[in-house]
Amino acid sequence: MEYQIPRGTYDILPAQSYKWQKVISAFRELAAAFGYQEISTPVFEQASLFERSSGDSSDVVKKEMYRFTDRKGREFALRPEGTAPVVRSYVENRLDIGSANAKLYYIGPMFRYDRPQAGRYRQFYQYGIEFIGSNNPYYDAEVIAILWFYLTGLGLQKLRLELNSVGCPKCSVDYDKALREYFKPHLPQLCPDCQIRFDQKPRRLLDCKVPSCKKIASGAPSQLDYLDAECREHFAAVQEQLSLMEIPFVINPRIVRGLDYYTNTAFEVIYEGLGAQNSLAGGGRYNALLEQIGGKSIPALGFAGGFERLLLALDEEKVSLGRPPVPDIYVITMGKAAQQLLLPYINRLRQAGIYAEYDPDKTSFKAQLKAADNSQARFALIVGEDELASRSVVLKNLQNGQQQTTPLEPLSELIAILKG
RNA sequence: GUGGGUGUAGUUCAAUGGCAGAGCACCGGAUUGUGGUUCCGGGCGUUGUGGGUUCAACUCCCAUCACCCACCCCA
Repeated sequence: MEYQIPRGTYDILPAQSYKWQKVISAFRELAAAFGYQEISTPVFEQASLFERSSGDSSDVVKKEMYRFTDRKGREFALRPEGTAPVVRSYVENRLDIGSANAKLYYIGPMFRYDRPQAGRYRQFYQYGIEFIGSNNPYYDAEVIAILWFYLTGLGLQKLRLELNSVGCPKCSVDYDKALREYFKPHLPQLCPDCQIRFDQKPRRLLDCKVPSCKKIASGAPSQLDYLDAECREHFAAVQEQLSLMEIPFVINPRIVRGLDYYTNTAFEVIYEGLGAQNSLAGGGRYNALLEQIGGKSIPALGFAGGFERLLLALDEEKVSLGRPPVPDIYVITMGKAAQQLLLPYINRLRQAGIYAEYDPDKTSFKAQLKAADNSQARFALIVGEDELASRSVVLKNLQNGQQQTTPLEPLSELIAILKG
């Protein structure tokens, strides 16, 4: 084979595309019901947008970003995530003018140079929500509700919503200090990765998977004990709102968000049974991000989820996403005259929204009927010499074999039968 | 980026150094006006790719590409 798809990418083939259409339209409909509107941004942005927002020590920025220089030497990057571009657009297009909250959603491809694995690709599709404009804990719950109702609404059962608060920048300074104090005596026993984490991002020490580190981390102080009064109150209020909305959650003080811009509420939806990549979606509040990238200080939050993993989970749980479309009718003609007579009618049926399949390459009656059967069409529409003479068609129900003869004109009668 | 595994027909899999096969799917036929069942017929596929060893390679060796699994990272 001369050409091959790039590593870590995939084609969505026709046999799969109806599933994608289904999960995408379900997301659009739910978001719309909550009053969220779609925003689309370019797949590439100035590289520094991501460096400044995600944090230049994050792996996403350090080693997973597709960077390139354009012909004039500008530094760009294929977007590795969706929040920073949306916030950039919000600030740039002055959506902050007036007092209205921005309720936004997006759907599109993201790019990260990772080693491909089940549920992990270099180009992957995310759906996401961004809410900008209020620090009211109601909105934390609302955003989480959209995610929760989306996933449960599709039919997933084995979901777990995990909730945490990572505090504001002020309390996380205290917490980082406490963590360092706790880990310092154990430093020599920690794995090499954790040694680096100790300096750069002590919080990451909490979710190391090396058993010895895990053991040490199990006694570490909890973030929740280091929240200041305001953050503690906000976290409690979010929980209350979620309970009022009847959304089940568990508190997991070990949730660490990978990107630097998160503050306060952090959450993740875990699906057991996907192997290592078991996080279906994650998000949180990012009250400091807008100011960080040059806007006014406006509180905001959001989440993002990956469609690939979602589809894997739906598959694993054997949730049906409907079927690929099947024809309403399969047209069978015998002889050239019948074919010529029928051609305009076929298209008139199609214009009326009826899915009519027709294959001029199949000539024998038997082959056509067999193809009609294989297509799973509801009806075969048959026109031969007899029907030609009487300007009628035979409509054969392919499930029960019953046939009826119907005149071609007026076509509305035929359409009524097919739609009914 | 690190470690391990796997690549054979559309697909699922056989063939342990000696002629590349089977099930399913697909196509055709069994009276050119009735499908599904049945019967008959239909397979040269660069054995992922490129080298090497050998009289002989799907099989052994090296490289490379891709996928899978775990680490890592994250959605």
